[in-house]
Amino acid sequence: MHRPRSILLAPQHEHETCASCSARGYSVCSVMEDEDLSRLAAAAVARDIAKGETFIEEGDTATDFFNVTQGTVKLYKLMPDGRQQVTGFAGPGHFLGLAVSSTYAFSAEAIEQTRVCRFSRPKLRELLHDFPALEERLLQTACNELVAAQEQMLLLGRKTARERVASFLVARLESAIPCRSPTDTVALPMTRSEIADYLGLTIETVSRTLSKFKAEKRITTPSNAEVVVLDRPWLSGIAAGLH
Amino acid sequence: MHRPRSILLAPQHEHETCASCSARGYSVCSVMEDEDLSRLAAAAVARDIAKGETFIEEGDTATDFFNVTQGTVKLYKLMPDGRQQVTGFAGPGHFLGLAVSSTYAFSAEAIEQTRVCRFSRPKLRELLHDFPALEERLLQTACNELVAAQEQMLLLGRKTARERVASFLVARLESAIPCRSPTDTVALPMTRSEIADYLGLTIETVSRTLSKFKAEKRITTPSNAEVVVLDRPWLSGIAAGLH
DNA sequence: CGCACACTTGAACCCCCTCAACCCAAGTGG
DNA sequence: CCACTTGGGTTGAGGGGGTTCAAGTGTGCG
Repeated sequence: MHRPRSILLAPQHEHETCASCSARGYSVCSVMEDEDLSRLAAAAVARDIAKGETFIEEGDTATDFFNVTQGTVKLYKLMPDGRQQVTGFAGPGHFLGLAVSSTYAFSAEAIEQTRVCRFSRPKLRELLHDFPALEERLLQTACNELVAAQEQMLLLGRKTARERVASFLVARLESAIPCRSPTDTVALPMTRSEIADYLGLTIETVSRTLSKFKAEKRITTPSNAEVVVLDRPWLSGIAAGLH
Repeated sequence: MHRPRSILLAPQHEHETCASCSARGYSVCSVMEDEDLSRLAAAAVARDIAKGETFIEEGDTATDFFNVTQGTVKLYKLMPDGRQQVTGFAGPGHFLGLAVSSTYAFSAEAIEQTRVCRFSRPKLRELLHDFPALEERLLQTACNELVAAQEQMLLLGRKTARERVASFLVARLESAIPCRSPTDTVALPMTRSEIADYLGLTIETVSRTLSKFKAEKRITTPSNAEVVVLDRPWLSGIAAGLH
């Protein structure tokens, strides 16, 4: 009954039950009773997405909703001349497509090998109707994202480069799924360019700021994709604007 | 049965029925059937708020939800050193307090004489349970705000001062409640300082940019609180980033 | 009339961006 | 095995858009 865990490269047609989904627990699905999970599973279609692939394009008609179960996705908006604003990174459990409008308001690209659950709009509407708890949970999710968006507006509108990078690191520490013990290691699956586009800065400024923190012995960088926070309270202070 | 329309200075205890509410129609209340409005009215408490009064304080325990029926409210976040980011302006029909958390994530201040409907959290929860349509509408609202927030992130993270001010004017044109015919006049109930805090700029930059637009004959300013857009397509172009 | 407050305008400065060179690790292919 | 390429990251020098500081201009209201 149990299939191997190495499903990163599993073919798309392979069916994975919702009950054994690794993202269940910290996703909207958590409100569903076990006996109703089959309904959920029937409505969902698993899909693997290769690193670099854009599976939601801003402006396209919104036909589906997605739930990330593995990997990381960047959500972004583009300007005609190529300027890019990353509005968020979505990891396992994150629900995508929370727009009522008929077209997507943002694009989504997998920044590493990713697996998502796809729901068609009519199917999801049906589910929401049958399971009010699911709708309630979705409202909660939307509210939480709204709060995060407001925090990001403060960052983009009023914080210095130092404060932005510090905020980013601290937020990543806090949002890390507590696998086991609380850690001080931040995983950075995204490139410097994507971090910059998220923080409203340039690659160079992000790099320089991280170097500065490193020189000040507040962090270390074992690899480009990892940062170890040595002085978390100090970083939090910087993030909040207390020089 | 009909009371005079000049309720701006009406005492707080005066009861106004939901059926005659001027904000009904473009608020969440619009999904309620007429016969259920009494339930809504029973749960709501009208309250007048003076210009300059802060009636939601970030960090306070979130006891109530609000629905603006008249006037304008600015929503904002503060940093310890006084830096301020306005996350939005809420006019009639706008629902406030869409956070599930136990504390408010932002502050709210009336920037002109304002009237709101107040709902206690338990009362609203009760209503949401009894009227699924209300919950659905609230989810829609939250999604719309999320889309707006993403647009604002693009503005704050990637747009120039010119583009920000242009975006602001265009957005205000589009969001204007279509009283009668489409107009090219933008009402600005907020100060330059509040506009600046909304756009992530300073008072001076906002003022200079508006002066520039005026010198270029794209707008006129009959008063400090009014802007007439002379060349809307051009402004839209600037807002989108097409120099 | 005159104070207060919001707004405008000018000049100097600075933080971050731009441009450019360089580093480094991971392929790739002869 | 090594030369070459490619993509991401770092570091330096210079410039510019927006801020800061400061003074001046309305304008509503007692």
